[in-house]
Amino acid sequence: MKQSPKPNGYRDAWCGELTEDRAGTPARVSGWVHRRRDHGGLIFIDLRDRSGLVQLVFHPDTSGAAFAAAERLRPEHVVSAAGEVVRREAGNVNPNLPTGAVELAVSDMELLAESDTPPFPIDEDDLEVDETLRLKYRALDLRRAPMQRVMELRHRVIKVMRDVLDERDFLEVETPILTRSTPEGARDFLVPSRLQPGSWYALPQSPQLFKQLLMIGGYERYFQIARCFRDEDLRGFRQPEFTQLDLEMSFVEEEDVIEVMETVMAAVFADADFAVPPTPWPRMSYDEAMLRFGADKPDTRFGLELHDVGELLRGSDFKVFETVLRNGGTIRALNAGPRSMSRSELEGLNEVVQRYGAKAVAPIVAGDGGWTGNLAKFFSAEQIAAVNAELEASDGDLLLFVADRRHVAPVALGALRLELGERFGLIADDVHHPLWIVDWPMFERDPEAGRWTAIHHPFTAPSGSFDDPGAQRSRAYDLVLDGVEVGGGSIRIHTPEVQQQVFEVLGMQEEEARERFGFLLDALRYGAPPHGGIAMGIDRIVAILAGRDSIRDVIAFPKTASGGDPLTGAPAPVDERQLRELGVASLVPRDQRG
RNA sequence: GGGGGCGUAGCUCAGUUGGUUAGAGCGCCGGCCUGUCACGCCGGAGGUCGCGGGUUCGAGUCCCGUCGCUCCCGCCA
Repeated sequence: MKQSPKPNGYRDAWCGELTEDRAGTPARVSGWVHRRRDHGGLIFIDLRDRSGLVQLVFHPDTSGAAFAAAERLRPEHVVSAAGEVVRREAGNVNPNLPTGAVELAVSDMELLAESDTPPFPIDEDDLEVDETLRLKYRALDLRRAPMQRVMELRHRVIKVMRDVLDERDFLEVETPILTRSTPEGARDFLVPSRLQPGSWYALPQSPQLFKQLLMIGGYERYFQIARCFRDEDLRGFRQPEFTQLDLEMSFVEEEDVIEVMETVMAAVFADADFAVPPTPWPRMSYDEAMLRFGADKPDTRFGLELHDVGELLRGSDFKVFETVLRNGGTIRALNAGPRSMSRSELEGLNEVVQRYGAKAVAPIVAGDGGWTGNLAKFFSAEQIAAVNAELEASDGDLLLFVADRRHVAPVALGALRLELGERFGLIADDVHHPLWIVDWPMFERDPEAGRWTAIHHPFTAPSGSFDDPGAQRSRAYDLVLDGVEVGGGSIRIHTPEVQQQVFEVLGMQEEEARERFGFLLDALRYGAPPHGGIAMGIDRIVAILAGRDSIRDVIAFPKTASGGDPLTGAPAPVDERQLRELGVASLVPRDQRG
């Protein structure tokens, strides 16, 4: 706490600020009963507020009526207590408590509210309680110290972001929550319009188009702590509504945006005592990330890097590899080091790559004289030597191969690499790696629809010529932290001609583009500055800083994996009357309509 | 949409090849206790084994279905 509370009838001090220098002074504190230790003739109460704990002591002779009242105190009752802050005798000091050198000798106490027995303990920090129960009683869960520490951290992160950007002349501007559906990327959340029956608002997936309009509006530097909404399936690091630090700058290139964001994030990390290398942070092209790590968000905190050994192994007697190569596939390999694995462990590796559509992992043990394992006999001495050299294999190293289609093998082995890195304990938890991924492809082919889709989004500026969409690069950049995508942005298209070209590649007719994005194309015709920006996932950043593996732990009121909220019961059915007002057809199942 | 895991007391969990009255720790309630701080000691209450069906002489345990939670694939411009 930065300062003591303004004295009123409830308190004149925080629990946590009653330390030795307050000894001998009167104090009044308020809070929740954390624990009670009733010795019959002497009662101790640990009282808790957001600042921490302080021990209240009730003596039968000096506490008066408060002593009798204290006998009825139970965990989570709310009380206000006044008395003298007294220094504890030497043997009674609690070194584990910041306020452990003193206690409040209570002379007056008021019971402000009682509490039912809580459904789970509030005073145990490490106990893993069922998450649904925690969410159902979220107010109680938020009382627990670990949650309070996380929410304080989250506040600090956002505050540092605001301070740095304010210092750099960024202007915080709010953009609409009720906006227009632009069904390009994720599925939209839709809101029916009562005043215009049959028409719908959409909740924004991001403020993307609005911040571009702000640049055209001459605001130069914009940011927002923006809530974004995407109606897609949830994961540990994905919620249907989430919070981004969204920013945009005019008359800038990639370097400018990256430099600003490195300054912001370095300040965030420093504030949180989170050890990262000094800026500028390393950059890696998308192609290199896919080649070396089999991921567009590589975790570079450990090795086990991937190698393309397809050409080295071409022409072997191993039919599986040969078939893959002849069909235009590839073989990727990694050196797992001097480890031995049982047959069932190796089977387990298959399961990992099969999740990503690969057939299997081929294991080989490297040796000075050659390879051992079922597959060793299929390869020539030259091939063995070449692969050993490529993988820097020593005697006894376990080499793992995945041969498959070009879009499958790297990703599958990349996933296996993460699994092994974790299993082998190669990831130190005090080393952190921010990394920019740059030189992204502009488009990718949608295998089902057979058309091009934008990898970043269709407002990202392309670099180079437009001859071959498949080879087209974009001016996008992602920030990856410890293998998690924490942010992404790009230099945007700022001329209507280029924007129209991109829409064409995406198969959008001019008419359709006008219908959906006419307001942007119009604005681009009136002098749009070159501009670009980035958005950072605040929930993810806070989760990583707090060492949590779910962003539910850093959001005050999150949704479960099925998109529900056990606290409020949302989503929930609504009255037929409400639906009629909105001009929306009833979705109540017939058997429930009566 | 697909696959895996979990569901037993308020909480965290155990529960053997299907077998008699389903247990432990914590919490809760009552009693005792003047220096504890995870206070201690004594006693007590507390169970729709997620729900429904099936197999069986007998189901917490096996089978089917279903609900909830969770992780992964798809999806997430």
